[in-house]
Amino acid sequence: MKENTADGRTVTLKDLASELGIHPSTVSRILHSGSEVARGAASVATAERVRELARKRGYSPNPQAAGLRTRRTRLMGVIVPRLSDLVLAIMYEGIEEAAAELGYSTFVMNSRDDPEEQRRKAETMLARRVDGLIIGDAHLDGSHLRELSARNVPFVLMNRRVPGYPSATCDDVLGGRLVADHLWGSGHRDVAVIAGEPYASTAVDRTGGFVDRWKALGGTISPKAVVWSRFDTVGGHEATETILASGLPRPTAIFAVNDFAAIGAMGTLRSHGLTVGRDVAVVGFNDTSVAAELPIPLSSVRSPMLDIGRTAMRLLKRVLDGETVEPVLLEPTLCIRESSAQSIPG
Amino acid sequence: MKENTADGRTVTLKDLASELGIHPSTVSRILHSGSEVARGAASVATAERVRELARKRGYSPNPQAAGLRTRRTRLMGVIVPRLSDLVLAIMYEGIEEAAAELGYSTFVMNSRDDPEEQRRKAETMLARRVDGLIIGDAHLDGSHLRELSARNVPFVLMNRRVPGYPSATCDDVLGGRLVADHLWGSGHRDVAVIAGEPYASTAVDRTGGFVDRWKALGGTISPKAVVWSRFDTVGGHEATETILASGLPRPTAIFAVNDFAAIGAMGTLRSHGLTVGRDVAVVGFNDTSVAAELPIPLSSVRSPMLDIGRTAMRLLKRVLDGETVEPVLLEPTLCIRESSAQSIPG
DNA sequence: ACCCCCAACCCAATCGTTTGGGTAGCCCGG
DNA sequence: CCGGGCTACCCAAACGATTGGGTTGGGGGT
Repeated sequence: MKENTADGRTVTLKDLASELGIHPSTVSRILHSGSEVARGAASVATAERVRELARKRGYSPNPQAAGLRTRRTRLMGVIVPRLSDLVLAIMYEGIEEAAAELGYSTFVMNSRDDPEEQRRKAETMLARRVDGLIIGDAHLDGSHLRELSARNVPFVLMNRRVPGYPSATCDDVLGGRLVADHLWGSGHRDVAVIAGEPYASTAVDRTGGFVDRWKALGGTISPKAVVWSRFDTVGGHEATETILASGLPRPTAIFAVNDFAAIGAMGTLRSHGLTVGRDVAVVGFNDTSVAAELPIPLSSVRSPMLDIGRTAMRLLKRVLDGETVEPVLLEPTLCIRESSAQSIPG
Repeated sequence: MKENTADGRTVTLKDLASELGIHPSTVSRILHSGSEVARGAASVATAERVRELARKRGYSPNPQAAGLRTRRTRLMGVIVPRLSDLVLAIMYEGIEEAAAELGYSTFVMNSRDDPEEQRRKAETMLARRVDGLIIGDAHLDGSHLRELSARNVPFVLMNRRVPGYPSATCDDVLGGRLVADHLWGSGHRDVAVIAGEPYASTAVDRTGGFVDRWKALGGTISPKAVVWSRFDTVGGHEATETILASGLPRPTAIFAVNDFAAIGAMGTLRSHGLTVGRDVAVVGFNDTSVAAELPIPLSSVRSPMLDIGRTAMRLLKRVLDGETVEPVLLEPTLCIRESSAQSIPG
């Protein structure tokens, strides 16, 4: 409840102070300092009178003024490829939750995964004097990150990691492994991977985890069966067409590193007259809410998206507090559904 | 590029001024005023020297300081039920785009459609001294909006409208009508509606537009065939079960006011052994990107989500400029796909 | 020669908080 | 009785930008 004084302005510390006949600095210490300082600043009785009046007048501190003085804004900037990507939207919900707990507010901006835009958006946020950045669209080459480091901008990565920088991500390598175990255990021997964008660690790690485990299990997989693609349904479409046209024996299972690519794949398979789950198994990644709701429910690696967001925010807070923080990997689990439930008769 | 002075602080107006031997106020007028004022403040030569040095030093104005003085932050608050709702995420992209053009930055917060949270989030944003609010989660009863009006908080509604307040929405009544025309024209006579949440204008208008047109066309529709529900897949599920268990003759078509509810409906129909598009037509709303990609592509009313976001932002700007603005309705179009393409033989 | 005006600046207060330093009075111990 | 140490405050200078008013010095008009 932001209230106004008689003349329509919002209530300030000075208003409270003069009404009580004490100095603004005393009011400030009472209202905005840790209990130790506040204790030393005024008597218990005065403190109570101040708090009471602040409540009554609906005092709300002016963050511009405080920020100007302290050079901190309690604002965090969040940059994501696009919020209309469900995965990032959910991570952002986690960020918002953790930010609220820590007394921060957050800005989000979409970079559409374009390096130019990434820079531009980061600059806009820094111009707004955010205390730190959560970067959800890091590219593996990391040139932008090097610049930010060099300028001492506090940041953490989210969702995608880049070696050498603090990050909160899903253990994507493990996720890929889980899928390899599952498909191998179900008797599949000819598989293909819709691998995603090669600049994203999510794509590289999931694919790498899968392929390495597959080989460790004794399987083989042709390089031509690993198709890099966009993360959306159209990318899944195109990649699946490529796979089917590759000249390799038709795979009995496809692992897509992203649910939307998986959905695209399912569409293409269907239009080729193949039944998902019977002719070809499909496994996605992230277990977004549609996965379970598809006419043929999609197997998917469930990644703890909310938790990744929360963790990213908390990590950033620790970075701001001057700690050196290590990358955090959160554990995924595999949800097996109709799209990959059948075993291949051995 | 925010640069630093030798001692590590960021560059200020005063730094520029003293380096050039002129007064900070002159620098301010040159860099941040309209050309008329700037013209009067300094010679063309000086102005050029100032701009040049600002560029060289990487001067970036401190928004806290400016905001403190001017009592404007060039920040807008955006409140949505949840950003993980694709529809709102896309509208937000529109907002962000328009905001950037107008020189504003935006905060988003999720209210989960909970009145308590709505108030809390609005207060948080006002405490941050946003210049205005874009409210994407308005409830038809509008008690919160009345409070905000009473406190002279500038705001506009987005996606959902409430009579008496400025808003940018899809013409949902028209959207409902389009579906009625389409289904009637395809020969359907027994229809049901998955109507959404009764507190949201989107639900009420789409349902109302459909039902009114249906009756105008000579059709009948039992009140029991209009089922209010949540907006997500689970809501669609449940509503469809209700419809099938209602005792009415099984509908040959179902209109869901939201794509996700429609997807839920498709799942339920399928598990009842019915084929969508042949036994039962289904039409959704919003034409989210999955609609076209489903195994049975979903007919849907395409609403101009990006444009709604952009429009909301521009409307809010006009409100801030003191104009009185009228609600804006943006026109939807119907995309007919396999889920409702077959006509009923007459 | 006088006045006025304009171009090109300068001045200083102000926005609301924070924070490193006072200081006045009181109590208590030696 | 004096000094020291509390307690409970006050003071004033920042932070960086904005803005309504000056103030010069020179040129132009008459």
